[in-house]
Order: sequence, then C-alpha cells, then structure tokens
Amino acid sequence: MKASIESLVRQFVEFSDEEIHQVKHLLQTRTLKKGEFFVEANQVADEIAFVQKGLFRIYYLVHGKESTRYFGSEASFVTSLPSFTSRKPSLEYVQALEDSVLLVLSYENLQKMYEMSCKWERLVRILTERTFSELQFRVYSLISQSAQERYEAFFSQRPDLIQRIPQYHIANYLGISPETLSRIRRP
Amino acid sequence: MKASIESLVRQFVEFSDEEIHQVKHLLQTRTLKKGEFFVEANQVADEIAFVQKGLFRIYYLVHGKESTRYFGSEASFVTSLPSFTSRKPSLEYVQALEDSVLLVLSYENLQKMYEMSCKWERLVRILTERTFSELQFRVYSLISQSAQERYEAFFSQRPDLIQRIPQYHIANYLGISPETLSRIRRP
DNA sequence: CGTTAGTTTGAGAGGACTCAAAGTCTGTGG
DNA sequence: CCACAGACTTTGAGTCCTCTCAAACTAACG
Repeated sequence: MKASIESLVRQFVEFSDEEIHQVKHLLQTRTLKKGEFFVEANQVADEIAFVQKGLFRIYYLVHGKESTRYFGSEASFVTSLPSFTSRKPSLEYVQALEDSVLLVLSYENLQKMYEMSCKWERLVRILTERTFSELQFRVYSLISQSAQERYEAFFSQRPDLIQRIPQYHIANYLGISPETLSRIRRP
Repeated sequence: MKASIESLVRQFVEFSDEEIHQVKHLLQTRTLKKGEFFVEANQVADEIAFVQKGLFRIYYLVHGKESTRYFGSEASFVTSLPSFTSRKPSLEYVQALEDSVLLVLSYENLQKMYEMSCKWERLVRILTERTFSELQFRVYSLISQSAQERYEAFFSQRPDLIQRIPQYHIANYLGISPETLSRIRRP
C-alpha cells in the first residue's frame, strides 16, 4: 500500500501496522491512459479505486447527452457507487482525463476486509458520509445559484482543476453550456 | 423499537433479537407539530431521527432564500448529516411539514451502538450508501433536465408527496419558481 | 366570514440555450 | 521546423425558457 492512501486511511480510523499489512496485497496497481475507462456503463462496477496520480471524471449518458457528476483527482476514490454497492449494471462511466495510476480494490476483496476487521466497515462509513456531505452542497448549489455563482464557487474551491480540465467538461459539471461558461469567464 | 424501523433495519443486516433488544431503550419517541423544527441552523445536530409518521423537509437558508434538499416521510431518516457526522453547527433546518412522530437517536447513543456491535456500523454504511446513490441521481437531474422533466420525474417517483406538500416547496426542491411550476402543471 | 396562506395568471425582462462560424491551441507527420 | 488536423474556445445572433413583479384568485382556518 502506498503512503498516500495509508495516511488518508489512518486519518479517519486508527489501524495497527498489522491490520494495514494484512490488506496490502488486496490492492492492485493499475495504469490507465488518457481517455480510457475505469468503469463503463451497462457493466457492473466490480472495483473501486484510489487515484494515486491523474484525473477522472464520472459521467452519465442519456439520449446521447453527457452529464458530469464528479471529478476525481489525486487522493480521491472513484467508481460508480450505485453499481459497486448494489451489484447492478452501472449507468455511469468513469473515464481518465489524464494518464493515471490507480490503486484498485475489488468488491470481493472489500468484503474480505469487512470480515477481517470492523474498522474497515467504519472507514467506509466515514468516507461515504463525507462524500455525501459534499454532494449535498452540490445540490444546494444547483438549486439556488446562477451559472455565474456556481462557476465562481467551483473556481474558488478547486482552482487546480480549472487548469487541468477542458472547459466544456467543467461547463457540463456546472450544468451550463460551454458557450455560457466562456461568456462568464470573459469579463 | 417500533415494528417499522425494526423491519427496515433487518432488511439490510441480520440482527439477533438480543442485539435489537439491547438498543431499544436508546431510541426515544418524540412528537413535533407542523412547523416545528427537529434541527435548526447554527446548532449542532445532536440527533438523527426515523420518521414514524409525518413529513419533514430539510432546507438551507442563504441570503434569506430557502433551498429544499430533501423531503423525508414515513420510514425515512432525517437530520443534517454534515452536522451530525462532523459535530459542527448545522447550515440546514429540518422542519416538520405535518404533525409528526419520530424515533430519535442521539449521536452519543449511536456511538454506543457502534461499540456494541459492528453490525450497526455496517447498517449505517449501507443506509448512507443508498442515500448517496439517490442524491447522485438528483444531481444528474438538476444538471441535465429541464424544469418540466424534473417535475415529471418527481411526480412519477413520489406521487404521494405531490398531495402532501405545498407546491411552492416542491418548486423550490426542483430548483424552479412557484409560478413556473404552476405553469408546468397547467396543460 | 374575514384573514392568511398558497396558487394562478399576465406581462415584461433577462439569463441561458442553440446553431453557426471564426479563432486558438496542440500535437503529429512530413 | 513548419504545416495541418483535430480538439477546444470564443463570438455573434436569435430564440426560448424561466424569472420577477404584480394582481387576481382560491382554499384553509380560526
């Protein structure tokens, strides 16, 4: 297990070196090139991944139109959570926006971890709660803010991503057209 | 513990009668009248509740403008999750839209449950994962659908709520003005 | 039965969209 | 090292959706 994920994990739950050691071999390193998919729609997401390097977007495709739900960069987890947790085919795609390196954990191995120690259960609970809270503010933002306000909020919260992600993806994430985003940025 | 919550809980994790019995006294019944608050902004949400009867809305107030994030009716859980889990003051209000009956669990007692059995940890993990997945589709809906499409989706998913909730709250939940909702419903 | 809360209707303004075309940037191959 | 193709962004024009404000209406409640 790489240092980055280990320190993240230890930030939320106290693990002994032994407990950490036991699960190291369950993680598998994988590299994906820009444009490749970690999860594709209509398939069950059998794995969850920690982003060690690179950048992903999670999106939904309906009537040929994409909707981006999330950008996951270093130290984020990516998968289609509804699919991963329910074992049903995914409606979402998880795609690399840059050449990326992942630490991959299969559903099966995660269940093993849950059996090994309750602490893993706790860790996932805590991580899910935190992600939920973030998503919740995204809902408020979409309900109550104008396109411009949403962009400004995004800009101030994740300035790094503005550099790394094509504008039309950001526009899509914010629920606006690329043209509108371009106009917002102009003045 | 009332039958409704017991069967919900058992639907996700297997508990012995003993385990269920142990936690019954940690739950407290509370009634709230229409308009009263279960959680108020600027206070830490110390409790989470299972709605036994009644209806709640969770909303956010910024610049005097409300944004409704969630409607919780029978068999739902309500609280300000970010506040409850982080122990920080809530930004949200949780308000009864009808005279309601809750089963209330304090943060403290929930921690006790986590210590008693790992299964409670698992239950909360699973419930949070499910709620997350719902919220996620709400984000997609807000990003990609028109006001009319959002209303139609809401209407087909929760027809019961349309009857019980004032239209202006539904409009707010959908991120549109009450006038627009009225016009959408007209034809 | 009057008062308040909520809904509908109308008119006008404005934000955001679409479609189309012109720029700009970037990486690749000659 | 330059030229070009493809990917992305910007600009323009016109349209439409949704908003706001205001007023009339309706339902609910004491």
